[in-house]
Amino acid sequence: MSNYLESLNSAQREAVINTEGASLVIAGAGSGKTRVLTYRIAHLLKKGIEPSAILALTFTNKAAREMKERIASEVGNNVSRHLWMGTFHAIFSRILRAEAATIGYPTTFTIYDTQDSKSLIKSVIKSLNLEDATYKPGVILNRISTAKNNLITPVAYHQNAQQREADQAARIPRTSEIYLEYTKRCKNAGAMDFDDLLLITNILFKNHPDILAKYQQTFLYILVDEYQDTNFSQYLIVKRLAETHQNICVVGDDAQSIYSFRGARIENILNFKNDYPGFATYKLEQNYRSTQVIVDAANSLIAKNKHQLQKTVFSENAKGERIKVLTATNEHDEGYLVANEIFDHRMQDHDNFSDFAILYRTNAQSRVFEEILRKRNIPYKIYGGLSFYQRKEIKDILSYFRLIINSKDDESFKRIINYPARGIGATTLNKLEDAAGISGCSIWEVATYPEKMLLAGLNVGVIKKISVFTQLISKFSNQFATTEAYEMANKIASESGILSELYQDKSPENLSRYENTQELLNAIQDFSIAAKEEGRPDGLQIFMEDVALLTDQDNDKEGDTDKVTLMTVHSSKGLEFKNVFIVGLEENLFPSGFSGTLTLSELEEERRLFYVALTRSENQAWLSFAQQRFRWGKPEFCNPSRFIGEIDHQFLDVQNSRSIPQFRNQELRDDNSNRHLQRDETKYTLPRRPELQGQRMQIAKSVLPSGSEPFVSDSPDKIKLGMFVEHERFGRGKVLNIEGKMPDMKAKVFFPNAGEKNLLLKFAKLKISDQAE
DNA sequence: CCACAACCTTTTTTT
DNA sequence: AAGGTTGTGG
Repeated sequence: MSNYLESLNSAQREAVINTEGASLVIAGAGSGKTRVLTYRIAHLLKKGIEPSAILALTFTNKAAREMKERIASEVGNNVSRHLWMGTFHAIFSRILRAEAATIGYPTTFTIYDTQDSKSLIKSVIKSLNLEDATYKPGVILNRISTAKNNLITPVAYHQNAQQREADQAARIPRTSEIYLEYTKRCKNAGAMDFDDLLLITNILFKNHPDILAKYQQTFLYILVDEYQDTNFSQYLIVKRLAETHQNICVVGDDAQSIYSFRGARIENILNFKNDYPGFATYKLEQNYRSTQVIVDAANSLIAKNKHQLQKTVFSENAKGERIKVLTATNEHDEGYLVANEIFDHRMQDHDNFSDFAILYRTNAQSRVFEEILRKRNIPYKIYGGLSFYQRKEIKDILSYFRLIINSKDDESFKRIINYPARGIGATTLNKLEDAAGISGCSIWEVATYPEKMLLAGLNVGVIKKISVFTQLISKFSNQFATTEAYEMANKIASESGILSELYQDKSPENLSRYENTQELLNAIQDFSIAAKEEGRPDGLQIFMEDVALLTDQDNDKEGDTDKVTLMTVHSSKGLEFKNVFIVGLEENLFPSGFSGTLTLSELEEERRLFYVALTRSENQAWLSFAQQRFRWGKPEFCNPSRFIGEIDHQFLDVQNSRSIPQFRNQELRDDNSNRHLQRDETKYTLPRRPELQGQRMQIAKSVLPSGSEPFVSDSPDKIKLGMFVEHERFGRGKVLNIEGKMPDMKAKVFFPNAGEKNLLLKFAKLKISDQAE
C-alpha cells in the first residue's frame, strides 16, 4: 500500500485517521472529499477491520464504483469487493431481498421505475373514476414520493390536516385515496418503487428489532457521502443503523445541496451535532481543483445563502482568467458561440475535446448544442436523458424478464401482452385489469384462469389468444431457474417474436432499436461470463436485480475517446473539467412551468446549483444565455442578468455581444419553432384525397418565391407548405412552414403576410448566393 | 374488436 | 421521442 497519509493535508489526514466515533466532514467543492473517504476506508481495512463490517453509502452508482476502484487499487479487489458499498437504493434493495419473507414480499420483488409508477397511478386514477387531466399522474407521484420520503403512510396522509388542505388547494382532494390504492396495487404486484426501497427498509427496522440488531452488529463502521442530499427516510435508516456503535462518518457540503426536489434535507447535515453529541468536525477548505477566480466567484454567490455552515473555501492555484459571460440572441446563436469558443480555445491552448464540458439544467437543452456540434464536426458524448435501460425496446425485453421472474408484475404484463402484436387490444386489457382490480389480485391471476376471464366478459376467441401468451410466459418461467442468463435471454428474445419483429423493419430508426437489443444481449452475456468466472450464480434473475437501479452514467463504453461532454449540472457532480460552459442560464432562472417570483429556498437551490457548476471547472468557465428563447413555438424574452448579477462582477468578463448577421435571428428552426409566424386561421376540414397532392404542390409553387424548393405535407385535412434552403454553416433546413386549411376543393390557402414574404425572398436569395460561391 | 397511420402534446433535476 | 387521440379500414 502506498503511503497515503503523506499525500494528504493536515485536515484531510485528521479526517482519515480518526476513525472512531461520529465524524462530520465538511468538504468544500474540489477539496479532495473522495480521497478522504477512500483513504479512511483503506485505513480501516489496514487496521484489520473486516471489509464486510463497513457500510459506505453514496448517491450515484458512479460515485460508488469510482470509490470501489480506488480502494481496490489500495487494498486489492479481493478485499474491496466485500465492502458494503453502493447507493442507498442498491444496498437496501439487497437487504430487503434478503429479508423479503419477513415483510410479505417475494425475494424476487420487482422494482418499479418512474415510468411504471406513473402508469400504475394512471390506472388507479381511472379506477377511482377521476380525471387524469385534473389528477396528473406526474404530480400525484411527486406528492406520494414526498410523503414516502417523509415516512408518511397513506393513513397518516389521509389524517394529516395540512396535507389535506394542500391537496384541497391544489384541487386534488382525493390524492390520499390514490396513494392508498397505489400502495395496495404495488403490494399486490410484488413491486416496490424507488421510494419504497427506503420506506420499507425503515418499516422493516422499526417493526423487527431483531433484524435491525443484526445489521447494527454487521456494520461496525458507516460512511455516508453527500450527506447534505439525504432525505428524511435515508437519514433515519442511517441513524438507526449507527445507534449502537456510533461509528459514523458523514461527508458533505451544505453549499452543494441540489436535491431538495427529491426530499433532500439540508437540516440533516446542520443537525448532525444534535444527533451525535460527541462528534468531531473536520473542515476541508482548500480547493485543489479550480483557479482562484472561479473559487472566489463561486464563494461570492454562495455567500448570499441564508443558512450555511461556516467555512472558507480557498485555492492556492493560479489566479486564472475571469469568467467569460456570453450573450446570445437565441439558443441557436448560443450554440454557435459556444462552438466557436471551443474551437478558439482548442487552437490557443491545445486542449483536447475531452477537456470541455457543456452543462445545462435540463436534458432537453442538449438538443441545440448537439445540432451545432454535429454541424461543426466537434465530437461529443452526452450523458443522461433517456437511460439505455429506459429505451422502449429495452424496456420491452426487460418486461418479459420481469414478468417471468415475478408474474404479478402488472406493469410488465400490460407492456408486453400485445408486443409483438398478437391481436389483444386496449379493450381486452381494460377488462382484465378491471377484473384484477375488483378481486384484488394481479392481472396474471385473471389471465391464467379462463373462468375468471369469462366472468370478466371476454369472449372465447380472445381468451384463446391470451392463453397462448400466458403459456409462453409459463414455459419460460419453468426454465429460467435452471438456465444461464444469456441462453435464457436469447431464448426469450427469439421465441417471443421480438427479434424477428425488429429484424423485419429496416428503417434507420428500427435499426438502432435492433442494435440496442443486441447490446442488451451482449451485456447479459458479459454478466454470464463474469458470474461463471467468479463462481457466482448466473441466472437472469440476478442480472435483473440491479437493472432498475442503473442509470445512463453506467454505460462507459466510449469513455476514453476525445469528446466534448454534455450533461446536466446534477449529473456533473463529482466530475471535473478543464473548461466548462454553463449554458441556458435563462432557463435556470425560469424553469419550465415556473411563474411568479422565486421563493427564497428555490433561489438558494438555484444558487447552489450554479455554485456546483462553476466549481466543476479547473481553469476557465463560460456563462452563457439567450435573450430570447423559442418555447412552444413562441419567442420568450428572458432576463438572465438578475442571476449573473449575484456574482461579484470583478470575477466576470462580460463580452460585447458580437454583431450577428440578420438571418441568424430568423434561424433555421424546426417546424414547431416556426409557429410564431402563423396567424390565426379558420379551421376547415378536407377529405383525405391523395389526388390533391399535385394541387398542393401547385399552390405551394404559386406562393413561394421562384427558385425555392417547396415542400408540401400529405396531411389529410390541411395544406402545409414551405421551402428548403441550404446554408454553408447551418446546412439544409426548413425555413418556413406555413399552414393553411381548405374546404374541399376550393382551396383557401393561408398566404404569408408581407413580412413573411420578405423573409422567404431573403432565404431564396441566400440560397442562390451560397450556390454561386 | 383490433391494426395502422397521422397528428398532437408535452419535456426539471435522480435513484 | 413517446404516448395519447382520432380516423379509417379490416
